[in-house]
Amino acid sequence: MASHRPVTLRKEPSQRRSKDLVDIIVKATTRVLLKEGYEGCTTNRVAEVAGVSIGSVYQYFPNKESLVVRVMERHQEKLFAAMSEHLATLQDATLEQAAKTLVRAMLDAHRVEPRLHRVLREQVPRIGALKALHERYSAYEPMVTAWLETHRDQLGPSEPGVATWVLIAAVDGVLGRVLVDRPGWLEQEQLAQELERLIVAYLRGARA
Amino acid sequence: MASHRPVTLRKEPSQRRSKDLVDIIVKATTRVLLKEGYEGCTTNRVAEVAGVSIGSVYQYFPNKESLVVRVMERHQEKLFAAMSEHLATLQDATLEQAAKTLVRAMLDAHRVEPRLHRVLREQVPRIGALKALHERYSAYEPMVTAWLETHRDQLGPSEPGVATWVLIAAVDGVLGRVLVDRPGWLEQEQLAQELERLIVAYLRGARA
DNA sequence: GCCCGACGCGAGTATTTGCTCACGTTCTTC
DNA sequence: GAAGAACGTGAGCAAATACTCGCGTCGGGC
Repeated sequence: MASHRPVTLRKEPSQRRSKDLVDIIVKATTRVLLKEGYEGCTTNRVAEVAGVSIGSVYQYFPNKESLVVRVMERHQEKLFAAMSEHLATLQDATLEQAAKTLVRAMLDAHRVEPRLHRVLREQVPRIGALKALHERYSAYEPMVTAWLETHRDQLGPSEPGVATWVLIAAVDGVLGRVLVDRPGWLEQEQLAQELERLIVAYLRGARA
Repeated sequence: MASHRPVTLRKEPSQRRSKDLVDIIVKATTRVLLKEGYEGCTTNRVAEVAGVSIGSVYQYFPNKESLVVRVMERHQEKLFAAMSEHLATLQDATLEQAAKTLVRAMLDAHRVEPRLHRVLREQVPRIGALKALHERYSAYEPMVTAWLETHRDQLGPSEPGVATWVLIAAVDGVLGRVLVDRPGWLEQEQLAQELERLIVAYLRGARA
């Protein structure tokens, strides 16, 4: 969804050996984040887990934050890939289909690497370079708003912009809680149905 | 909602002077959390902001975690107080009234100290003694489930247990995002209405 | 095969952290 | 008003942290 410009790197690895090294370091960072959380994700520990020298880490990564940025970028690329497939079919969908599509998209995104997703969203602080990354999580919002705008006639009283926002925040909130409290539900069909009903009901609108 | 048994304290302050001291320290912790976030909330900094010696902090608090526990306990007491007023009237309510009540309750809770609420929920790690505190945030769930169970006939196909869970997670998710991205909306009537519609529509049920 | 830049190393540094402890001050009790 | 308990202090410690730098190794172009 965005081109690969690794502003995170201090120096571009040119030889094969060093490209592998960078990859190993990023994967080690992921593993440490998973096992020790963000607090326990220290640069020395990452080097240790990666089986490389701390000096090698700083050869390519300017600071600790850039390690996590890299992990988030990679994860988000996978998320967007998983979601794009679904969302491509959104525009011509009926309300029921659209709800189904959106739910499948968001569910699939949360299924890519649930535990990593949880750590990244829960623990990684929204400061500095990481803040912008966090905001990119809902980069697909405009696609939903676009759909709502072209199907305005079928909808209740909410404005498309607000409705998109509420909808995504609600579904995302549920999925976030599922990730934390009921990880098993991610694979349950019932959850998907419940969310679809939530969306359809809300969008069709009800007097309140 | 729970009695005051300060297991967090290393020693109970008996004189007036020391009771005040403990209070000053807790308030300073709150201020530091607000201004510097959880990462910046160091024990030395708390002591400095409180205008007391670091030794005095450790006279009563066994460790850093216990400081934050105290802040969370105090905040949650305020939350529960704010919510209880509303939720007391829940049992005999109609669907529309119940939705309104629930939304008002959760909105009021988020309005108590929005910035602190955000820091506590976003940044405070769910580990050790803090984990249990995090889980207490939705201690009011059973009241909602109870209402759903006695009004089952008016509801759609969802089971009360699941519906409660989805509902609260959804509303809470929206409010969480509001806190982060649109803090101004907390005071907007439109947000409340949107949430009420979300609840009513979902509970009444829709074919999907 | 030789050379020079790219690569990889890890002991070491400066800083920060949570926390202790020996000592001085204030309160309470009789 | 004396004595002992409760209180308050802050220099300083051990451990951890992010990060550097000088030095040895590799690898590809000539």
